[in-house]
Amino acid sequence: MGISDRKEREKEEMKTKILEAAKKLFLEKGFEKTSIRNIADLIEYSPGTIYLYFKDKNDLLFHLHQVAFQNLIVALVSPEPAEKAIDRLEDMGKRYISFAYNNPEMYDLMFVMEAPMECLDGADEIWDEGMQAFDMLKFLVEDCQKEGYLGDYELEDASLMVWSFVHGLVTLKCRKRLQMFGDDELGSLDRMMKSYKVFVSTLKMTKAK
Amino acid sequence: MGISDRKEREKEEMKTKILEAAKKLFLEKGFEKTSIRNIADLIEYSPGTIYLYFKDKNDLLFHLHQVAFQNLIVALVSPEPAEKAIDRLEDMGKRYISFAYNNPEMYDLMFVMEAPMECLDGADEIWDEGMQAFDMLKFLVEDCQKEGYLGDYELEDASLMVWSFVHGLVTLKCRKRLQMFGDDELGSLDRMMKSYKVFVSTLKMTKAK
DNA sequence: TTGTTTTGTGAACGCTGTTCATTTTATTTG
DNA sequence: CAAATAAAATGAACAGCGTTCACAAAACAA
Repeated sequence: MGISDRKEREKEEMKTKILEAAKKLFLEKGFEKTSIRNIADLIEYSPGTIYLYFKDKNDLLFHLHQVAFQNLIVALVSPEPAEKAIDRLEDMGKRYISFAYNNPEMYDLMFVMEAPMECLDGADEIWDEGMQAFDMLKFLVEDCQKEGYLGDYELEDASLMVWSFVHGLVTLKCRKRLQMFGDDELGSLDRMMKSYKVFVSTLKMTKAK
Repeated sequence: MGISDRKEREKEEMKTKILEAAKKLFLEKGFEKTSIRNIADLIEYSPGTIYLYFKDKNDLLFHLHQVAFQNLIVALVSPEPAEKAIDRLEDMGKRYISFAYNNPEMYDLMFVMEAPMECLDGADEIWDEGMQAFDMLKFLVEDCQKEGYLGDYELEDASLMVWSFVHGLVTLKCRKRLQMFGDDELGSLDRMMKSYKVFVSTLKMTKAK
């Protein structure tokens, strides 16, 4: 049955067509300010059509969610990793912060927005990509521990500690709470990096002798 | 002129009446899902009336913002502070996490939501309360440094480092990203606390001899 | 070509934030 | 006290939203 194959393919093409338009508009105007009608206009279909391919507006976010994580994972790996694990960890943190800084809307979608989390039915696979990214951190933290850093805490707890810090830092930035300090754009980036330096230095002091 | 005094007072009463209704509904249903009409219904006024006292929906948030910070500041001070600064810092972090855990919507309003930040006109005073809370942290970090902890980094950088961590931790929780680990409610609280323990232990290892 | 299934449409529903001419209420003046 | 003025509250109206669904068009099967 070649025809049903083609139909399947066309359906998939339509889905990605919608998703691409949605992504474009979400990144341009933000999620809340992008309407289904805007998306429909962009791909030159009627609003109702979108509901033939996606359950609702949140479902669109949910599907973008997955590709965003794949992008993050790619962004996190270094082309020329350092020898020492602690240096690789430092590099990974910098990459994480850069990713969030350069893709704030995507970061928001992945780690801050509530909407995509409300699709609880497909709960099985939601976290696959997220876990993969977290595992990257875990392996690195494990290597750091082998090098004598970060004590002998449980791997997941120590990893969550690292993640929480970088997440907190970029979230304060993305959600404009660093404006409190009155820096300009470059200033607040500098502030982030200085705070990150403090964190890394602190980690490095955990080296057991 | 006693009459204009009363008028002033009545105006203020009306404002707080609206704000209390708004707070109640925001905490119950969330900001997005609370409409101006809902608020108007609750206080038994027409929707238009609210616009006589507040510029728009965001303006309501902005005013709630201020009282939320006052609540946080109260929640952060310990009735019986420990002797050593590092212990007081540990306690304050716990209090911060507890506040966010017990008042997630308020925490959201203060540190995560974008809407209240969009009132840029009154930019002078927005940060007053926020800065006051951050100053509390700064003083504590300063004391810790005097005790030999946390190196000799700039006060603000080291303080931001601490803040970023606790903020990141509670934000991951509030925005449901800790569900990734599949814990139940108590489990995720435990996870947070274990991660916090790792952080505090790490800080304590920074003690210079 | 006819009948059937799939795909797309767009009007309609009930909601939203916000505005504004109108009415009601309160205060001041004659 | 009554008339005139000022203040406060109203609620219909506007343009937009997410979502649904009876209907029309297109694609396929017989």
